[in-house]
Amino acid sequence: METIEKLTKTLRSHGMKITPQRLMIFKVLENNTSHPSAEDVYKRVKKVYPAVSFTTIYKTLETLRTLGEVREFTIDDDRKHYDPNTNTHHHAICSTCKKILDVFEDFSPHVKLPDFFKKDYTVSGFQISFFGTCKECN
Amino acid sequence: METIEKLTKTLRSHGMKITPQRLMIFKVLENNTSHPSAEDVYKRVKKVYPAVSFTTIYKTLETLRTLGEVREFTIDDDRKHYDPNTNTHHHAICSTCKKILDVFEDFSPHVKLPDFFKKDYTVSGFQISFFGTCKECN
DNA sequence: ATAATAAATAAAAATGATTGTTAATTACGG
DNA sequence: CCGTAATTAACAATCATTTTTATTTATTAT
Repeated sequence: METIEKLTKTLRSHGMKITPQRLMIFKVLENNTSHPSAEDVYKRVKKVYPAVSFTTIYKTLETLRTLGEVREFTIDDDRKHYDPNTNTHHHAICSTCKKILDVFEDFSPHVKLPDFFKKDYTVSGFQISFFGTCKECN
Repeated sequence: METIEKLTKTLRSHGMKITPQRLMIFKVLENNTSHPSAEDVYKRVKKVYPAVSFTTIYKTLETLRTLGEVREFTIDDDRKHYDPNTNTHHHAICSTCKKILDVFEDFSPHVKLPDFFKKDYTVSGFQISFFGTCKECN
């Protein structure tokens, strides 16, 4: 995810409008490492724009995803999570409180599919989920 | 997941009844490497027991999960998938057809969190999702 | 600036997966 | 067999998300 100036240019270059809602949703996500759900984002935006609708949150998150500004993912949960960090990284999920921590270690030199897989599958990337318990829940 | 005889004993030891529906759902899952959703299981069971209800499928899958007979997971999808193989293994997901392949390589010697994580998190296991394209979709 | 207009928004309804409720049915110990 | 508690099927409810529609707003050209 880039700066808000960069986002503004990206939106414009796609013929999209610069709206206060979009900017605020972007700001909520910017440098956010809490992996919020759509509802989490909604609550944060609502504090500043009480009239904002859930529809706008969903639509904007989808827009940002399409523009490559956020990554959407699910981890054994019934809702989607959004991560402004679109660089390759991994997650550690606390089985108790469901908090998601970022893991920036580069495992790519050690994580490769066996050769016989090459005829069946082309790998574009991989994602590791570490399950366990966080400090607070221990 | 064990044999049907083993399941029978497990159910009995938990004071649970041996019903045709439970046995059929188990059979559908047994040695099944297609990672079916609840709906997939429902369709398969319905062929033999046309009167079976979705409720029973969901309840039974939950029961089997509680008994440790199946593993439930989600991968960037809006439905849960069920895997009778509860041993540690990983998945390769085709971005096009969403088919999930099993990856039995043991990455545990090479996938460890950095030491500074030890004070923040206790790892109980990890799961790798390989994203890419399968043979048929290539 | 201002009006035209295409895009975005809010509100409301719809959808799809899953869960809860209830009354009827069934497995199984006595 | 019978009684009873567990399980089932049918149905309603819920929750996250998507779609629809009418209104509002950001932008572009006047």
